[in-house]
Amino acid sequence: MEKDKIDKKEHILDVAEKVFADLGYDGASTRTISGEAGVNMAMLNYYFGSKEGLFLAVFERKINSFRTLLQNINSDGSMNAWDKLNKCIDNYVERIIANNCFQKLINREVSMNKRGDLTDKIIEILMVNVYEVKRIMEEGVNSGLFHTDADIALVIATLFGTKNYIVNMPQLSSLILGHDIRDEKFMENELKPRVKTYMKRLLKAYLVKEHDNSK
Amino acid sequence: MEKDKIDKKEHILDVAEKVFADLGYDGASTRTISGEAGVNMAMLNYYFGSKEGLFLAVFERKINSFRTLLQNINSDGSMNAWDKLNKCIDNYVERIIANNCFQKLINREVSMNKRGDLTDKIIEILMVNVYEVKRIMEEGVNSGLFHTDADIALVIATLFGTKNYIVNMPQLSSLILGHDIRDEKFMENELKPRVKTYMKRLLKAYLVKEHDNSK
DNA sequence: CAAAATTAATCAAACGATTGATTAAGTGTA
DNA sequence: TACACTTAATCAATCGTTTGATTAATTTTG
Repeated sequence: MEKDKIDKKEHILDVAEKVFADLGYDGASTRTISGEAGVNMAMLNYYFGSKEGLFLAVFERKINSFRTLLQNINSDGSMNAWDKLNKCIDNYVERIIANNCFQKLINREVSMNKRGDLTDKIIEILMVNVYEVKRIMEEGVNSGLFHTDADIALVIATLFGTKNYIVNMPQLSSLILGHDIRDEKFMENELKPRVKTYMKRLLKAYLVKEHDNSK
Repeated sequence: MEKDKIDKKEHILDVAEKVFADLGYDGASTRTISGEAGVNMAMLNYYFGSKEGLFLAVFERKINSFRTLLQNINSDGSMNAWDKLNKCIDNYVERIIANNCFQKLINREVSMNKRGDLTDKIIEILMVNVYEVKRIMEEGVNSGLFHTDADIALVIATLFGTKNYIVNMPQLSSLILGHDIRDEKFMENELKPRVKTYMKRLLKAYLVKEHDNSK
């Protein structure tokens, strides 16, 4: 049936996304993926042509869901730069820290030196998000809300880098935080609000010109 | 001769470090490493027991040099917590941003979920360094220099995460910064001092209780 | 000191296991 | 029948590792 066919492909992509994220491109064998998905190994090649084709299918499926996230925030004229940045932080913590296995996948493949064609595609898509955040901060500087000598480029590195650190190194950040961050309950009730509060305070202390420094 | 023997092992470690960094643990085959190093394949097992042993040898060689550095800073009684943190930042920027291929290697392997024994060892060694930084910041809080409600765990995530972001995603951070960060000259003359200044201002604004907020 | 015995270092070859991919023989549906 | 789907079996290639033999260096022995 047509619907089952689509569901099966989607299921394979779901599993492949997780296995690729856990084991990396080289570490994830086609047998592991097909086994985990409960399908015959040859199905991967039948549907996606090759292992690389499967990887690209996993990647491209995610593209659209990430693209519109920030653009909605940025086009809202009723908020100033700081409020927009706050909303960015909230959205990133909520959506990306929670569903992290794809982010790990991306970061790992980008950090490789020798996979050119694939890396370029990923970079291009990541830059869309980066550029939206950059626009917000430039707006903050131009409107006089943020310090003019603020290093916007490095603030971006901090914003995404802090998030990546927590997401990409869960064992390490679990030790630092004193809890297993893969515990759904802890992440939802404690980690998420904690990261939101922290990021806002950190960026506010550095970026915003006049703010209450007592608390 | 004794000296040649040591030099050969060091040479293998040098080559292995680069190959691992470029291709990842799974991507780097023992044949590639031994071929690149100009030694027989069996020498890797002879010297290091296994591929994993070689990887750990590469890893520990790098991490030990930085551990002693951190401990020296930490045990220096003539500096307060903020000065120590400044020295940490300087050293991190100087030593880790410069020699970055190893950092990429580490982050890529740690972000994998399913390689228990190897990952655990890496985590264990990394935690030693993290703990030293944590000690410094706790000292800052206890001495009344830092805000008591500062989220130390997440500051660590920011410190290491910002650095990792720049190092691990050079294509992306190059676009953000407007220069190719792999350009040795730009990195030495502009990026390094810029990151140092930024990290100090960022952490000072967030951590230190009373500071000149005008500049 | 010199011959013998021991150890360390190095090599080509091959090991069994696993990789991604393909084949040919089916299955069920329309 | 014709078609999309699914399977087990199999492919050559590559993986990390081990082997047995050979050479170089060191130590022991007479």
